Amino acid sequence: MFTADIPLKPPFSFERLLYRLQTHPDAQLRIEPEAGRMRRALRVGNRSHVVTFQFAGSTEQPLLTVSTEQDLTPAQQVELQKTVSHMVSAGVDLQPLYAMMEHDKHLQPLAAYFRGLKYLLIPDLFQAMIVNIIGQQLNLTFANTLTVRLLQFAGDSVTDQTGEEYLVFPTPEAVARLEVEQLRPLQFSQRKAEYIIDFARAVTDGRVELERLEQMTDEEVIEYLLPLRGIGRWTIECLLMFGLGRPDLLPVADIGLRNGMQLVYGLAEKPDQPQMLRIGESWMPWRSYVSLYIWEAVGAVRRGESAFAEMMKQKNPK
DNA sequence: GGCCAGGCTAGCA
DNA sequence: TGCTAGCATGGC
Repeated sequence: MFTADIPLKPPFSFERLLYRLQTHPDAQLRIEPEAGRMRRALRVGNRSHVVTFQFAGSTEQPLLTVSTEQDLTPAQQVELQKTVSHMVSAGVDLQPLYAMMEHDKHLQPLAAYFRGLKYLLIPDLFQAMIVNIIGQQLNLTFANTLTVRLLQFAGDSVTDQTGEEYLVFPTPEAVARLEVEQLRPLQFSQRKAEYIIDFARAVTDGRVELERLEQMTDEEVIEYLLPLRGIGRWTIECLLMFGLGRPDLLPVADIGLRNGMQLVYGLAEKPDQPQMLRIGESWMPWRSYVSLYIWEAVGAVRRGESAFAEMMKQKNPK
């Protein structure tokens, strides 16, 4: 058994994170909202452990404790704490973001309503990339279905002491061994299957070194990965946002963000890419986070959250 | 039934 | 260099 407190820079809202996870289901995550808890298998050292994230306190005074059933070596303890801190964006200080959003009347209601929402990052860059490739041009529900099928088909699992099974994302080696014909029955398109397997092979044969990405700037990462077939700018921007936690990406090709900007800024028509870049200029250096809040605004409207609709109406009377 | 999904490639001017 | 049809299938 290992337990540690993870320092969180407030504000941090576990409640807002849960709302987001409702519309972005993660087959690897088991969430117990009432208990303020979630569990997931994480690779520590060379094996996967079931890790418990226990949240407590409040948005302004958040507490997070992580624990594992098994003992960990001191080196593994450090590794786990680092991974978890990164995953929950623990060190990100949102105050400058809110100070900036305060100057934009269209963003004010978002800052108020989603206060404390941060990214829950995907700790494994290989997984982050595969998930983004799967998500290209598909609705989120179906994209998640495909991800679950890949997990079950090629992935692994670990079982905790209570007998609960936790899915582990397949390694690059496991995906590299697959053939396109094996993914087609899972309802992957021919191309998507090719892209995914090709990327896994690029990782296993060393053409792509994911460990190097951490040290690169956003633009360097984009230049590095763009030549790979099936991987466009949007996919890499999402890798930077959801995998590496970079704070200043604006994926202008993203249809959801496009719809969201129209909604939040009350535009008569969907903005084109130059217009999106223009509006997004004032969000720097927080464009990833404003994008997140705009995606969530779309989600809140879709879920019919009347409190959010009211807040939007008050701030932006027609 | 038709249009849209948190895109990308290949092929053609 | 720039444009766009085609992809592949679910969701609403």
